[in-house]
Amino acid sequence: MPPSPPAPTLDEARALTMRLYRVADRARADFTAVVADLGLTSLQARVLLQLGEPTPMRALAEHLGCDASNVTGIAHRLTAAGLVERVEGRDRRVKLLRLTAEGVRLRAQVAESVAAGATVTAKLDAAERARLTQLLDKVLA
Amino acid sequence: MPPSPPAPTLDEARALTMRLYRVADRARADFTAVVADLGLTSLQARVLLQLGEPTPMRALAEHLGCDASNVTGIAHRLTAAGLVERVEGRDRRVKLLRLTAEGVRLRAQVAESVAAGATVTAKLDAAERARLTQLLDKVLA
DNA sequence: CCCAGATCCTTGAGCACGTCAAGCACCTGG
DNA sequence: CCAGGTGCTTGACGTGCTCAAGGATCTGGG
Repeated sequence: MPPSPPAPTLDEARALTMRLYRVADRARADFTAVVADLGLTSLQARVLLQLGEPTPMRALAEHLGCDASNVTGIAHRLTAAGLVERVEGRDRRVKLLRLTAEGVRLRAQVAESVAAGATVTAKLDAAERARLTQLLDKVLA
Repeated sequence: MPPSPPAPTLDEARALTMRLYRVADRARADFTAVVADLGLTSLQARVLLQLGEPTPMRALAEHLGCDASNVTGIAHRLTAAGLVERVEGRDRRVKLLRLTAEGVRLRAQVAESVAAGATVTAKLDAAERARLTQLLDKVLA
C-alpha cells in the first residue's frame, strides 16, 4: 500500500492555478477575437453554441450560471440581431430560445472558426493532448 | 527524424479547449467567491495581487490587456475603498498605483484565501500536478 | 372548484467593466 | 522652440451581472 500522495503546498496550488488561468485566458482571447470578427461577443457566441436545439431560458440561465433576468437581456440582444427567436414552450410561462436560419448559419461559422483558431492545442502532440485531456477530466470529475 | 505528430482534429481541439474553459471557469468561480467574501470583485482582487510594488497605470492596463481609461475606473473604485493610492511616477504624466496599508493587509488575505481555496488541484496527486504544470507550460511557451 | 404556493419571464435599478474618442498636461528630441 | 508622442482623464455607450418586485401561468391539495 503506497503512502498517500503529498498534499499540494499553497505556493504550488497557486502556481498551477495561475497557469490554468493564463492558458484559459489565452484560449478565451482567441475565442473572443474570432467571434468578434463574426460580430458577436464571447457570451453571445457561447449562447449560440449552446442552442443546438430550442432551449428554455431557465435552462440557459442555469447552464450559464447566471440569473434569469440576465438571460432576458442576452436574449433581447440576440433576437434584435435576428439570430434567435422566442418560441412558446411546454406551457405559457416557458419561453424557448431557438436559432433562426441566420442563427444556424452563424453558429456553424462560429464552431468552425473557433476550432480552426484553437491555438492552445497546437503546441502539443497527440500523446500530450490525450494526457492533458485525462488530467483535466480528473479535475472536472 | 520521427514524423511530425498528427495535427489535432477540429473536434478534438474543440473538446480540449472546452475542458480548459470548464476547469478555468471552476477555478475562477472559486476565486470569485473567495474574494467576494473579502468584499472584492475578481478583477479588483487581481489588481491587488498585481500591485506587489507600485505600478504605473499604463503598465497595469497592459498587464490586464485593457484600455487605459478602464484602469482609471478600476483605480477610482480601489482608491475609494481605501486600498490603493495614486503616487507620482518618473514624471508628472505618470501615475503609480500603490497599495495602502489596508491594501497590503487585504492583499495578503486574498493570497492566502485563494491558495487555501484552490480546489482544482486537490484531485491530482503530485505526479499528475507536475505533469499538468509541464503541459500547461508547453502551451504557454 | 378554489386558491396558496411555485414557476417562469420581465422590468427596473444599480454596479462593474470594457471600448472608443477626445482632451489636457507633460515630456522629448530634432 | 515646438511638433509629435506619452499618460491619464473624462464622457458616452454597450454588455453583462445581481437583486427585488411584479404579473401571468401552472399545480396540487383541500
